Amino acid sequence: MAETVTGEAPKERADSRRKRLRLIEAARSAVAEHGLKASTADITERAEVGVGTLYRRFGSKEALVTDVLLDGLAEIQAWAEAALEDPDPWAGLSSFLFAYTEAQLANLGLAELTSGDSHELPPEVAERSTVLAGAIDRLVRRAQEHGVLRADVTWRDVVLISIAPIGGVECLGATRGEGQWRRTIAIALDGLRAPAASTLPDE
Amino acid sequence: MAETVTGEAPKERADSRRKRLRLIEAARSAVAEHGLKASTADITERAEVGVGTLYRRFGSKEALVTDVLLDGLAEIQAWAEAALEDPDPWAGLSSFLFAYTEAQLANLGLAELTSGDSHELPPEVAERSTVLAGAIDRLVRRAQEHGVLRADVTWRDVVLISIAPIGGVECLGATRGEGQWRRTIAIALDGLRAPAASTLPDE
DNA sequence: CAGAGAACGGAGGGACATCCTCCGTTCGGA
DNA sequence: TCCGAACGGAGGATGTCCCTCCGTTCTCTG
Repeated sequence: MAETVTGEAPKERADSRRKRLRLIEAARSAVAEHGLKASTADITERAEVGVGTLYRRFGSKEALVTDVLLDGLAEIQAWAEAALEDPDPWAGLSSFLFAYTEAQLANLGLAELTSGDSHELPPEVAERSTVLAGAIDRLVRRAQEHGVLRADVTWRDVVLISIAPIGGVECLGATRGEGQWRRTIAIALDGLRAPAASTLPDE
Repeated sequence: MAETVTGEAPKERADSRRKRLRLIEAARSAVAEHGLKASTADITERAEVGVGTLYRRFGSKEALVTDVLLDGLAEIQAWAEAALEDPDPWAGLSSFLFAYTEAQLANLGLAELTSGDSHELPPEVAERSTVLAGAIDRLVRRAQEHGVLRADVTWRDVVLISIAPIGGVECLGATRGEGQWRRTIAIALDGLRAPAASTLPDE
């Protein structure tokens, strides 16, 4: 057999690789649309693959979904770090906030992750979330040190604002406009600008 | 028999009345906690009543839940009208916003109703929602006419802000503080004050 | 090109969850 | 005391979802 001394991975068959990639992409879109509770049937149908294939490759639905979440988190982490490089601290913070919210609108799973809707998260996902929180904290502090962001807000306030327009598609029966969420963020950003017009209550 | 000429309701038996009231109260708390998908088991257990009793009295789970929702909406409607009587238009709007948000935090069913999470609502509930939207619209316009609220916002912006802190109990893994939601609303209110610091994007 | 075995598909087992009906039992009120 | 209204909750019907199993198909190698 190919039991070489190096013990390398035994080379993936071409069809196998194709379906593995299709599964990951399918899981991404299923989680984006239905959140962390996306079903195996939903994923395998999008991938045009049998359920068996999913379990042979990933062992469980959760393992596959975790992969997808980590990918999404990594992308947002990259945005946050890029925003920290922006010479204008206010522009960095506000553009990150728009991007983060838009990402959550496009990906329900990410939104559930951020808001803690799903009560049990894989430890690795929880850990990467904490790292992201740290980056957002740095964005906030930098803006405050430059005097462009009111001094009494925390990174938690910013995260909470980012998820503000998520969830639901209407408001009191009226259809929500396509750009409605940008207005909410814009209003909140005006409220975040220094100097503060009022004092915030305690957390 | 008690078949009187007046044909009045045949007088409710004492135990029957007691359990009916218990069911309504139980449904209120079940819907508050679990939203519109609160189960019959959840309701009947809280009421310490058999499922049969629920169906004998209300015909279906939906009828009972609808009753509860209409009650909740009526209460909020009353707050909105009281806010319209406030001599200070800004105080009226902002106090209503805090109260509305707090009500949704305390009652998940109401929050789902507002955000349109539940795709099928009984027509009567939808109708009362529209009436509430009208009252909020009047609150907004009055504040704008007095020049205390930026001119480019609509009642939809206000409703969307009211549901902003709903959903989820954390942010990126950190436990959300008890008063966190008040901060979000306070920030948004600062952003709503006239004069506007920026121009809002289109809806 | 043919054969070995890796990879595949999807029916179906098993484990819930949920709504509502049905009927033997209990209890209030005259 | 006794009748019928009201009760409780087991269970039928339906649906959902995760994952396993095994006969079938396809890839790669010699």
